[in-house]
Parts: sequence; structure tokens; C-alpha cells
Amino acid sequence: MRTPEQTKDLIISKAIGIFNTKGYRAASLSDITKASGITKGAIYGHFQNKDEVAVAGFEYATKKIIAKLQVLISEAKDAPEKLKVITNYYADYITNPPFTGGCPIINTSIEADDNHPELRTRVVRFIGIMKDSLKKIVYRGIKEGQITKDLNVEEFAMLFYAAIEGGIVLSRVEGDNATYEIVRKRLLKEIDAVTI
Amino acid sequence: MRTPEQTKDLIISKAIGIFNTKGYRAASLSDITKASGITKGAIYGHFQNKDEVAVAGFEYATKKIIAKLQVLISEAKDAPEKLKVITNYYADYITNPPFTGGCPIINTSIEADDNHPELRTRVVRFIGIMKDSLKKIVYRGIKEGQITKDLNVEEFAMLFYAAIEGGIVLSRVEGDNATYEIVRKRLLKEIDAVTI
DNA sequence: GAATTTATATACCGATCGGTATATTTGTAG
DNA sequence: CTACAAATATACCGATCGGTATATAAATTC
Repeated sequence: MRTPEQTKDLIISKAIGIFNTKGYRAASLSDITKASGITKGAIYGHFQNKDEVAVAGFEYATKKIIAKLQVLISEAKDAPEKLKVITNYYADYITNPPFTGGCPIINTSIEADDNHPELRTRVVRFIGIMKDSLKKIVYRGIKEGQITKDLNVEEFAMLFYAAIEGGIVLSRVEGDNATYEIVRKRLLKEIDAVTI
Repeated sequence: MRTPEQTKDLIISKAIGIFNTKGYRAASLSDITKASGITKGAIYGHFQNKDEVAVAGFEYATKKIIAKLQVLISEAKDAPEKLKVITNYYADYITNPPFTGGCPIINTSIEADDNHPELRTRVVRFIGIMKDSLKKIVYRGIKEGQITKDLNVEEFAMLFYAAIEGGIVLSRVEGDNATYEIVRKRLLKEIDAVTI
């Protein structure tokens, strides 16, 4: 049999893909019941409303992303290598996506900015974590003599992240990874350009 | 009085802001009737269905964007300057948006990729136009001796566009233009770095 | 193993959706 | 001024939405 906790996890793991593909508003509870095999009554036994399911799905996704990135980053030997594995990770978003529907961060950004304050707060929080993480990598790289001292870290990190997210969106709507790969090649050159 | 053509234009001009803010799916016909003052009967006198309104709104938006960009680009004296005015134009998206709800290109990209083939086709077409336009500017800049010969145009143009779109999304969800401005500063430096 | 609580399923609610059929108004031609 | 056509408004349709009340099933306690 299935424990209540497993039921809840099943709902969340199925819901994230649906929300991420259709969007929060367009995704319906009956979509979730169909995908999970769990009835509406059981869903409302674990969540107060559709909102809570969406938020739980988003947190599930961000935790998964952060966990995976932390491993990849910690395994890379120095700052330039860490930045490169991040671009590789996001390349997987298109060819081997961890969730259907693309990058939940940018998808949620678009839908939440005007319409969903709770999700918006969480997206902004995640973006902050990513920015800080990128900056920390670069600062450490400078301190350890891997990256040029005169680099404006803030600007470099922000361009890096914006280009990745923008590249993912363009590639996804175009239906192949060509654009992201071009963006990625350029980013790798940018990394090399600031590497000592 | 109002001509039928004016009625149609009124519907489109109001609809684009609603679709762009709420998303295609979440935007309802009653939202459009409220915003335009036009009743449902009149809307369906001009459009076959909600889809047609959304497509007309998207085309209205892209034409407006292209027209404005063409003027700005043609007024700039050389390639580096043309690239810079494009970054300026998108800065206006955040502080003085031509449509409510952010950039219709990236908004529509996110929603259309999985769910709306007609809009998706049109987004991809627009993105193609933008890419070609950017590449043309850079190629001409190289030919006219304003930009370094060894630049990989494809990569440069793609990073440029991806960073702009990504920067807009990040800034919008964060609720201010800080991030875009940082991305923009870095892009200006990138332009200067390839300027002769 | 009966009683009770917890978890899940079913049946239903009002509201809203996109869309249509029809009524009404407005503009135009004779 | 009338007759007609085009444009717009109103009233309604079935379907689906998120959410709830209730019924059933499963697990737990005594």
C-alpha cells in the first residue's frame, strides 16, 4: 500500500510537470487527477487548494535543481570549470529535461510576475540564490587567481544567468537546442576570456 | 461614431495588453469586453474565435515593435551604435512599457511552446527576424570596419538577444529594472570590446 | 474484532468559460 | 420615410473550472 506521505509526493511530482507545461492557470485539478491517478478528494486531503499544490510543485522543482547544481559545482575543480558545468546543466534542460515543459524558473517568472504573488516571491528568492551562487563562484575564482581581478563580477554573473535563461526560452520555443548551443559556445568563450 | 474597422482596432489594442498580462489561456473574453467596452457579440462579428483575437493582438504587438526598432536602428550612425540603441529600447520595456505585462515575445514563447502552435509559429518567425536583423547589423559593421573581423557573428548576436530577453524576464519578476540595467551595462561593454 | 479515526473516492455546487442564436440598434440605398 | 443590411448588444448554451459535502474504504486503537 501507499502511505499518505507517498500519496502527497506522488501528487507533487506529477503536478509540477503539468503546471510547468500548461502554466499554473491553465493546469486544472482534473489534469492532476488524471496524471496521478489520485482523486480530487485525496488531493484536497493533502492540500488546502490548487495554489498550495502549485507552490509545493515549484519548491519540489527548485530543490531538485539546487541539489543537482550543488553536486555539479562542488565536483568542478575551479571557478571557470564551475561556470562551464552550469552551462552544461542547462543544456540538459532542452535535450533531457528534469521536468516536462521547460525551465520552471523562467516559466513561473512569466506567469507569476503579474498574477501570482506567492509564486512570484518564491521565484525571486530562487533567482537571488542563483545570482549569489554565481557571484560567489566568480569572487572565489578571483581570490584564488583563476579569474582576472578587473572583472565586474555583478555584471558578468548577471549576463551569464540572463543569457542562459533567455537561451533556454528561445531554444524551447524553436523546438531544438541549436540556439542554446550557440549561446553556450559564446558563454564558454566569455569564461575563457576572463580566465587566467 | 465608430467605423467597424475602428472597433476591430480597439478590440485588438485592448486585447494585447490583457493577453500579455494574464496569458492567452487565463485571459477571458469577458476581460476583453470589460477593457474595450465592446460586447461579445461585436467581438465575434470581427473574429471567428478567441484564438484569432490572440493572434491579431500578437501581430499588432510585433508590428509595433519592429516599426519602432527600425526607426531607432536606421537613425543610429554605425553598427555599435545600432546595437546600443536596441539595448536602450528594451530598457524602456520595463520603465515605460509599450504594452502592459512585459515583453510579448518572451511571454508568448513561454505559453505557446507547448500549447499553442499558431502563436508558436509566429513567435518563432519574429525571433528569426530579430536574429537576422542583429546579424545583418554586425556583418555590415564588420564590412564597414566598425567591428572586429574575427568576431563570430552568430554567437555574438545570439548571446546579445538571449541576454536581453532573459534580462527583461528577470527584471520584470523582480519588479524593478536593476537586473536589466546590469545586464545592459555588460552588453555595452561587450559591444565596445568588439568595436574598432 | 468492534469502534474510531484517517485517508481516499464520489457526487455535487455555483461561477465562469468560449461560443452561438437571437434581438436590437445603426447606417445606407432607394 | 421606408426597407434592407450591417454592426452591435443581449440572452442563453453545454462544458469545465475550483472547491466542498458526503460516502466509502483502509488503518489504527482499544
